[in-house]
Amino acid sequence: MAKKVFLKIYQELRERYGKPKDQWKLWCKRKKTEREREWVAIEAILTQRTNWRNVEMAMNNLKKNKLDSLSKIYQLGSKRISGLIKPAGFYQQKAECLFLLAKFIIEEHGSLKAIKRERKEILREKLLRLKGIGPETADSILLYALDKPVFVIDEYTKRFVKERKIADNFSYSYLQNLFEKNLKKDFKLYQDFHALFVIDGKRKRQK
DNA sequence: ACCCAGGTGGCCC
DNA sequence: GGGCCACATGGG
Repeated sequence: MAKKVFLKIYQELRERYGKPKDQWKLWCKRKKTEREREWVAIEAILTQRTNWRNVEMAMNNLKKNKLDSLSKIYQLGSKRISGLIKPAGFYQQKAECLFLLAKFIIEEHGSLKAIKRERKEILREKLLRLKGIGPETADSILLYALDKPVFVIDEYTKRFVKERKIADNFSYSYLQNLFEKNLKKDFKLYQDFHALFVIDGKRKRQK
């Protein structure tokens, strides 16, 4: 599979949909504030196997109660946030996961800003050790909250790869490696590309 | 009353 | 390495 093919797919989706909009405006924003990076990390957990509408309801509950920061979540613990994030589903395990992430970041590094200096390979391994964070969530945090050039693989990406017969192996690590090998290591490209896969997949589903 | 949504972990073989 | 299941809510 030639490298050109991958860039071509990006350009095709980019032409069809333009710059990622709506929910992706924040995730694909170029220069995020510290607060916005924390929101993205929190949303990355809330969105697991859940409709975005439900994520927004849960996130708004956190914001209204001023519990939309890692330091607050760390301070107050999972029990105080689980009720607020109910709309996102799987709320007990997600509350625990949010607390574990906040605890990890604050105890080991102090802040998201500090963690950004770590190498992505080390960071990924540490994130994967947290209960509730698997490959897709870890990579979403690395790519969208920390601007690390890590390609995120999700259901929509797999479906796209199957439909277009881009590969015959659909395991996470194989596909991630395939995209990273055939694209420039550019977090901005990876952010928009993955967003467009989701936008494209959702549009197809509506029909 | 179904079916689905940016997954993950535990258990089994 | 993969197959199956629990985890939970809101919208079509």
